[in-house]
Amino acid sequence: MIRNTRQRTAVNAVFDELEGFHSAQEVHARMRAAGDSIGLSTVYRAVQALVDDGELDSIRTDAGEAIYRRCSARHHHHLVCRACGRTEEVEGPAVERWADRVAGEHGFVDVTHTLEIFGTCAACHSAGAPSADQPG
Amino acid sequence: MIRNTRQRTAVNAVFDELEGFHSAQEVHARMRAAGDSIGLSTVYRAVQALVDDGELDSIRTDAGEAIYRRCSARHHHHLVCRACGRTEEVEGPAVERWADRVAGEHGFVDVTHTLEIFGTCAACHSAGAPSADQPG
DNA sequence: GAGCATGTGAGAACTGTTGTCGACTGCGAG
DNA sequence: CTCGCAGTCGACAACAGTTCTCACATGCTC
Repeated sequence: MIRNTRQRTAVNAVFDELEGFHSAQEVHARMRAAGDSIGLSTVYRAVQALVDDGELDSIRTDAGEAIYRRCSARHHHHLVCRACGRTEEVEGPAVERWADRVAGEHGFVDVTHTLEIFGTCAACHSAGAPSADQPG
Repeated sequence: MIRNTRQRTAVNAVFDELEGFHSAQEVHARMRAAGDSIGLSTVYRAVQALVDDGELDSIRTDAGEAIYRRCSARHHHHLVCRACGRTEEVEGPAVERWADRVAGEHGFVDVTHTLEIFGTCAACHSAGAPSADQPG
């Protein structure tokens, strides 16, 4: 049975206030800073439960860290600023169709896909950080 | 200066024999098993150097492990069977354009993207493993 | 309220990866 | 070929993120 504990509720609530992606560690730190007593293990467990429930979306950063976000139910992708971490949701029905079609052509079924776009947002770009050119 | 060492050559050679994605640890284990004396750090360094050179492509598994594959130079994406791990390279110029356009519309510059398609390949599907449907 | 399965949390353990540093060696110069 | 040296190696430690452990606490059912 799944219980409705204070901690679980609290973690859920954190994502109501937060926009963009945040790591479990960050959520933990934030809660502790806010005076909420909670263990790191519990945050991990809560977050994973929420992902299982479909309440959160998770992706992995390039550094291998898992980050989470409350997501709207419909399928979409993310446009992430690699400087400030700002996230925008984007939709691309054409991409969905393309992915399904390509997978189908190769005989694949049960198809899902992940698509994340990384870039430097206008604010960060004009803030003057010239980034190395990214190949490919 | 970049030197042409036995180890570096050996790591490179491993990817000639291997298809699909493989982790640094796996490459290391494989080389040791084959009687090749090489350190794990060296494998990591070699693999990263190869990625920098554009000789290998790297993505991250859901478990956060980095896996590598010899890739053709041009930009493409992967269609991965989640049952047997078989990988196909696919290209989608339209997707590239879409990603660039969407990013541009949001004021992002210096745009890169990652796109992986996961599914069950025909062979694995007919082998009868009915998988749970994956919500978007 | 009683009973108990489930959740909690501090810390240890584990995993993949990167850093350290003395020894080694490929490669160009002579 | 030998020399010199800077890039490289590799065993190991360090690190970060995540998961496991286990005694204790607590939500839920009756």
